Amino acid sequence: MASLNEHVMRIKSHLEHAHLLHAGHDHFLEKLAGEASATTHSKGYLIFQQDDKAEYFYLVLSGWVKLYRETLDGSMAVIDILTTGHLFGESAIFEDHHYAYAAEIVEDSEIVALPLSTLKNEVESNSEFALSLLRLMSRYRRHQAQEIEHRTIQNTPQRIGCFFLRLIDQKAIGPVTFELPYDKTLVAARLGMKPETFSRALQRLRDEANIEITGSKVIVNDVKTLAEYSCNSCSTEFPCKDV
Amino acid sequence: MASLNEHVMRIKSHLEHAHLLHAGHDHFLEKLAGEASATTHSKGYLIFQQDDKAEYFYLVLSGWVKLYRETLDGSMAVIDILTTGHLFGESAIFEDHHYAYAAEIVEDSEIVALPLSTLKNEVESNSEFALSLLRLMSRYRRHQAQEIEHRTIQNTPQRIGCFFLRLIDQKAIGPVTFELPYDKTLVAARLGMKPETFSRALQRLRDEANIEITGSKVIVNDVKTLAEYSCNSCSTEFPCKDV
DNA sequence: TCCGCTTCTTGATTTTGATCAAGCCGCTTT
DNA sequence: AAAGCGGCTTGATCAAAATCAAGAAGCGGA
Repeated sequence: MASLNEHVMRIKSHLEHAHLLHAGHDHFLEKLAGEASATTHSKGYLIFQQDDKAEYFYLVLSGWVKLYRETLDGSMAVIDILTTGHLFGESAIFEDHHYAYAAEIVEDSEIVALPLSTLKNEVESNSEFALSLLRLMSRYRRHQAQEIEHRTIQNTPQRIGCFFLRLIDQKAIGPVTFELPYDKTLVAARLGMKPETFSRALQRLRDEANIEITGSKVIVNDVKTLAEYSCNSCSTEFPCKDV
Repeated sequence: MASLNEHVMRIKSHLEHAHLLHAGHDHFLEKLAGEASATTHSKGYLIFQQDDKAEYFYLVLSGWVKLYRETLDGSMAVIDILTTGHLFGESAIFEDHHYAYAAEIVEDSEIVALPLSTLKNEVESNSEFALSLLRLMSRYRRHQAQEIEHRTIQNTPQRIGCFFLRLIDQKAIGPVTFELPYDKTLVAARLGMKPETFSRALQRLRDEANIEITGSKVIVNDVKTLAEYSCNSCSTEFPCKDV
């Protein structure tokens, strides 16, 4: 049984990835770990559909997962794109146990499925944990409010610039180099624009905000220039606190 | 002292307007009512600014309140427009006691100010109440996700149609008449468009979805026609559950 | 009742992003 | 090496919404 125990311990250590779970009682974490199953999925795998009956919530250990909603006539709105340490599907406990969006793997990922029932128990019995979840939800809400603001006020190059700023150290001086975390097409969707528009907006950003792009490598020559370009049309003063 | 008591009782009955507060202990409601002050404000009054230090949260008894964020260069994003029974400013208890948006009266209103500290106490000591707040936040989140979807996927007439459908009985058969709750300019802002665009989109809606508009009076001649027009580009099947 | 203000509409024009279509680059597969 | 494919770019065109400008309509106050 040593190996089983070992397995549980490994999962438990993985659960440490999630901020939220820190507030849980130890026996809760152990129970979760015991019921958890980690799986690797490859690009394109659909974890669940919108409106599916929900039994599990999920923790991303590695890779990237897309949350989205789809309409009758086939168009898609990307809600968010998550990676290591992020939870999703957890709010189904307040949504009559149905998912409010679909979740799809967009880069090969390792995902842990955890039973919602255990989570629900803990939320209802551990008030520290409930408070922790409240803080998390509050942060989600602020993010979404900001997202709405960006989509109404910022134009496409500004939105991309803002996206970049959130990927890097905002206090850096001098050039900063980084890699796009996933496909350009997907970044475009995440920012609510078409791939063609994204491509062209990237060119404008290169010309107007002193940035270089080669493939998926991006060089921000001056963070401040980029911030001025993007953040003037944003109500959150630079540097953004919530990255 | 009878009159003071009466005053407290009146306020307390007002607090019944808010769904959230139902879950509070009786002594909490009484404490709140004792500390509450109802005020009437006229159009244009600014209740608080974004980033102000937060000491109170608010309940709308009547009228309309606009929540919004503003950028350095002067543009504005409307977050939401609230009326009777709605709370705002309450999430400041999770935001380091600062407001994440500004609140302004847009139609003469009666507003109750309630101390955040009392709310915070109750959240931390009454787990039923915390759960209730969690459910509320969860609903907010779903609304916002839907808002993002609408702004990415729906065009302007569809967005207006969707807005109308949420003001009326969606199961009604035959013509439905109602009044716009506030200025057209404001409806436009709420839906993320300019007044001119709103005006023109309204014309298109008249032509294409069998609607009549005179001043602020709207007649939806056939709910089903309007729903088909608007909801095909929406992932939430008609009728929308969350109005 | 008339004035003055705000709200709303209408028209002309410009800007932005979407759409349609083609081609390219880098990579895998055979 | 050739073929095939997905991801990305580029060009041309189109559609949607913003902008600029001018009036019209409604309303409150003197």
